[in-house]
Amino acid sequence: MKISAQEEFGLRCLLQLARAQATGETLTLSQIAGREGISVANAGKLMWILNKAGLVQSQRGIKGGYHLARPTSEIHLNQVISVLDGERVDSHCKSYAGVLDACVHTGDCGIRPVIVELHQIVANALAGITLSQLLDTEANVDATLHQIQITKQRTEQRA
Amino acid sequence: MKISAQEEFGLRCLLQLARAQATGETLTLSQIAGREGISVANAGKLMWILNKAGLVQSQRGIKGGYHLARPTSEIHLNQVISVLDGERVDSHCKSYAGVLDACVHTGDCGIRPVIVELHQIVANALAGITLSQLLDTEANVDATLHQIQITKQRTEQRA
DNA sequence: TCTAAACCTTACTTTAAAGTCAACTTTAGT
DNA sequence: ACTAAAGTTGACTTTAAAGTAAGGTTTAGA
Repeated sequence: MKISAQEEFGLRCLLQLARAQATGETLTLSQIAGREGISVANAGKLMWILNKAGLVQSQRGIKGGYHLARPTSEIHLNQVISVLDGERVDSHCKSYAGVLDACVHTGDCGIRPVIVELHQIVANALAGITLSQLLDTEANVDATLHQIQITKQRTEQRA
Repeated sequence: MKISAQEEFGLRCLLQLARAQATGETLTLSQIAGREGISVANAGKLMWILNKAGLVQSQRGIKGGYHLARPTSEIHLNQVISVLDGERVDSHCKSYAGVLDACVHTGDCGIRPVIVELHQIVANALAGITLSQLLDTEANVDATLHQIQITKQRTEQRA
């Protein structure tokens, strides 16, 4: 229940494109990779996943590059996160019959609905945040950090 | 951003103890492992982590076993989840200076507050659920599955 | 006080995810 | 058409998480 490296870098790449989009420019793989400090190969893999999911669009050839497929206000975090960890195997089902449908969709084991519900809660929380909101957050780091401290204290009191 | 195998089985073990607690009994490692279909060694490791975190208490010796340290209504999911994946390394910081404090607490890189905020959102969502609520869910599987379908549709519309 | 049941702990093995590399395909410009 | 820049794809290597095993420590009861 943590954000993986792949999820984080994918999100970072999207934010790069979002900033570029403001001035109407596209970014090449080398530009994206260079700014994030990751290899071009790794950035290419991430962008391929995001492209396949319809979040970004690419232009091949000598004047090519990547740009967002939609405005930042229409990209919700649950889409980004679910795409980026979509390849991972479901841990619970692996230890059971091995057939995903056998327990996710029929609920034939007692705990499965609980796990599904937890994932649903997280997805709903993430669905409430858009890329444009994140950009605002980033532009106002100090205020956000302060807000996080308050939220943290509340959570600890609650706990 | 998924529940790992360790998190899931740890949660399952707690639910076992919660059910046992209703009748006042404690469970041995073999009982827990047997009911969950995992090895005694693995169950022992999980219970050791939960014990260290103060979520369960153990009694050694020939009449020993495990029981919950608190009532089910006082155990919130964010505690359980954070303890069970607490050992994992933070992916982002690994790729930077390598010192955790350098970016989590000072916010000296632009994206870090965003990631911290995402984790906080998830933690808050999980903090709103207790073990006793999960037990209710489990006891009413069909209704929950139906509810999940509705929530899912709403999320997709939103997306 | 001796023993067996049961928990505690560390080290090792296995397995899956993350990241890298290299060859291929496409496209804009000359 | 040719070429060089840029995206696409699949195979390979590395690394960290998950699971296993074995020995140690504690405790209740005979």
